[in-house]
Amino acid sequence: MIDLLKFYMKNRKLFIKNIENSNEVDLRMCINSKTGEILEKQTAHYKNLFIEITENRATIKGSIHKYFNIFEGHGEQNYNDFSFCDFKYALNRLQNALDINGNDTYITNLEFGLNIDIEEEPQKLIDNYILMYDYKMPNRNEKFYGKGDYLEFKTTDYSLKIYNKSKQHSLKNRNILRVELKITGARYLKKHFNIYTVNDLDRDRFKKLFDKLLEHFDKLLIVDTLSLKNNHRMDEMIFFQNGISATYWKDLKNKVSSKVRYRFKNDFNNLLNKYRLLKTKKKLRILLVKKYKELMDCDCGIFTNVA
DNA sequence: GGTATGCGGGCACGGTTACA
DNA sequence: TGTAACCGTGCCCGCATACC
Repeated sequence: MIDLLKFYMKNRKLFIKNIENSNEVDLRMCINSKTGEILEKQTAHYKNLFIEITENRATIKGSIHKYFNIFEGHGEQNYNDFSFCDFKYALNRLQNALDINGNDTYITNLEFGLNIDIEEEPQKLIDNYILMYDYKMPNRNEKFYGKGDYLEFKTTDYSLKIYNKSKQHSLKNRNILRVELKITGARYLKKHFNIYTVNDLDRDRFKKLFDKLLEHFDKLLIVDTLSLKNNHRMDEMIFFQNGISATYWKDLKNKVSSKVRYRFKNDFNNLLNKYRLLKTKKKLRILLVKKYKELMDCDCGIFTNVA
């Protein structure tokens, strides 16, 4: 679930002192290669996490999921299941290792996502049937030279990302689709989830994050087919072709009133329901809910500070 | 110095509803 | 299909701060 986490320490000096005394981290100075001047900036790698100390900030950034997998002996990957308790355990371990007081942190970036095993090839879905978010095309649609299938729908404070997790990790005989909400604005974390520090990442916040992920997922246009069969009415066939066209939606935005657009939207969705063209989307939604429940169904009472 | 990032206020816009 | 009104969302903009 929570994968990437980026946060800084409110008490920068204390954190530096703590990691300087730690056996876990080698803090490295940065030197200007031309002048030999020692810069204020210092960096360190701790497992897969990156620590950066600048003049005013001490920041930790990286995948907490991979961090967990490294010390559990599963390798540096994040395609397996990562339960709520695994997360709490990993965070607890990180805090102990680097002597981090949770209340002393401030989260600026967070990624919340789920990996679901699906029947079909994720590439087929991504390339053909996941068409739009909020009736807009993806901002990023990448292939990574054949090593991935990746869609990102970006807004100011967050992105909805959908990609082929099995291909990213070259997993044969697995069809893993990842659906992820990437939050890049701290104000979004505050406003929608009341998340400020790592101590806030409790069950209640996970539920809120998941609900928001579903809310954004619901705004995706995922259809089962790209054409209505010939036995359908001609007017409906044309209507359907318009509805799955991002250009058509863009035109609607520019040319007609919000009222007309609103009605088109309702009619289009009624058409999708009438011909049961949302089976794939419904299936994916069920899998997301199922996976979320599985990952939350754990008892982490042995840790302290766990909600 | 320039650029990137973070932040919050203000406001335009879109979604929605009621009514015509 | 149009008008009006309400409300929430998201985006722009200006400012501050961080970083290079």
